[in-house]
Amino acid sequence: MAVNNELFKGTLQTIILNLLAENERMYGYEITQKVKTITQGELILKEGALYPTLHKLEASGLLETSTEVIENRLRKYYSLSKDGQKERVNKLQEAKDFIAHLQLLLNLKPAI
Amino acid sequence: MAVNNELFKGTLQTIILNLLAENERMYGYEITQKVKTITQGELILKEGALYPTLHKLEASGLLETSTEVIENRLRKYYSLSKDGQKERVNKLQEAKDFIAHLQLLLNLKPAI
DNA sequence: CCATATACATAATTTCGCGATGTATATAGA
DNA sequence: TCTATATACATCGCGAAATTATGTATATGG
Repeated sequence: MAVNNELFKGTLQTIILNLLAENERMYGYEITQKVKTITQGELILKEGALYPTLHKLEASGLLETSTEVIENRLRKYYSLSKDGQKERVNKLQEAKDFIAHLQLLLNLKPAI
Repeated sequence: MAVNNELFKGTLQTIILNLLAENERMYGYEITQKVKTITQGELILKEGALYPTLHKLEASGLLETSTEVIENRLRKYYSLSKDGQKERVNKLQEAKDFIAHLQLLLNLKPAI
């Protein structure tokens, strides 16, 4: 997923769910561009990672889709389902805990 | 590696190199206990993850080993090589960048 | 006597993202 | 005109990483 970074494994679902919580509905290509913009080009979300993950989240009932044709091109819009909204909250908390633990283990924060 | 958390994938090498930077020399079992203590039991470092990673780091020349028999049990102590010390700095910076990007993507920090 | 702790190790399996590839339209530049 | 790039979707094979399970062995507490 990243330019030179294996670390994002496992965080992609969380990132997608969170972007969709903030943006109501987005299509795949838009998500890749959003990630690029937010990280100032540091992170490139690859299609080979994105689309399978979107399909998986949809199959799990966390995402809903609607397809439109815009300027002669297909767009598949994704948005959070009710379950997706709940799962987003869970995964966000997990990510917070993960960051906190990692900072502890790497001694990046002073002891409490 | 974790109790209920897929997120730590890719961070294990960084965690090990960093613990060894702080503790001079450690043996495998000691590392599992240290991780458990630091995270207050939240993170359980499994042997199936730890030992292959230690062997890999040693094979890459990042770790050096010395084996001792203590109380009739084998202990294999690991310490950072010169290359390991350098790589630890690199990986720590990568982890910092990773955390910063993740916080940006998850909107966990106010915009600058 | 047996579970748990200490201490190492490996094999099979699963999961996840990467890289490559494929289809298709629109546009900018040489 | 041709070609590269951007937009927009999708899938397959591969490799890396951790999990689960299993194995060996000693020491200790109940």
